[in-house]
Amino acid sequence: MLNSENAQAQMRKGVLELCVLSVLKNGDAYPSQIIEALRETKLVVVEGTLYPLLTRLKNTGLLAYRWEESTSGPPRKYYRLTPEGIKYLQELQTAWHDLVLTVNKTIQ
Amino acid sequence: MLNSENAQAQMRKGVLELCVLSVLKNGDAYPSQIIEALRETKLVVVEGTLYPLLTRLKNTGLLAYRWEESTSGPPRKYYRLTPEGIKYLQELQTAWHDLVLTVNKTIQ
DNA sequence: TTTAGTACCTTGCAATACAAAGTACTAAAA
DNA sequence: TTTTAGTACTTTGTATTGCAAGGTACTAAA
Repeated sequence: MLNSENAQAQMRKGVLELCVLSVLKNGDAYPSQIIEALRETKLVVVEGTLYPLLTRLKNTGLLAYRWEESTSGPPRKYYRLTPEGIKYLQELQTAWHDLVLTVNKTIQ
Repeated sequence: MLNSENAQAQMRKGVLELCVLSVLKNGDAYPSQIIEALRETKLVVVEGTLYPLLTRLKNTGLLAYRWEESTSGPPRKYYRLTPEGIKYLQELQTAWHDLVLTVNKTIQ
């Protein structure tokens, strides 16, 4: 713990949902694609985190999905934002900006 | 879940440690004082969250405390940053700024 | 028919935020 | 002097959720 190697990992908790929904705002994507998109922005997510998260978001009506064939492997599950998901994403973005302001005020 | 009232609460997870240490950077404080200081910046923390967190930080050597008498109730446990805590706080601040950049890039 | 690549999914564990309830001290009111 | 209110520290039980690890299954090429 004296070593804060995982500090960013700890703080990342709670913003994953926001980031996943944001990726989908740019177009439908299947899980491996989402992981790759987030990795490119330095936000590492692993399968064991993403799959349960996507299932939760689907079960609450924020996401939907369709299956699509692939010529290079098993079928892919393309997720998309529902209208509720879009609305929720906007709220998350607001909450994120508020949090940044609050934390920055606290830490000076 | 469609209602994102608790969105900020969710995202706040993981930054509490940073904020608590930041409050102590401005001077020793006892738990109730820390809660009040964070409430002023709109970051609500409850006792059941703060006390275990302070104990964790003390057990890893980032915080220390002393007891001090009070004329208006039970004695107060004043926490202070240790040298290791100061160093760790700096690392957390860096991690926080990195996270903000990363998330803002992801959400555009 | 085996191997490599891609992709989805589940299980078990650990961390931790929180509600709620409990303990205990001081001071003032009844 | 007993009760009540205010302050403050602490613990317990629950729910969430991030992750490592392992598993299933499809395609295509060796």
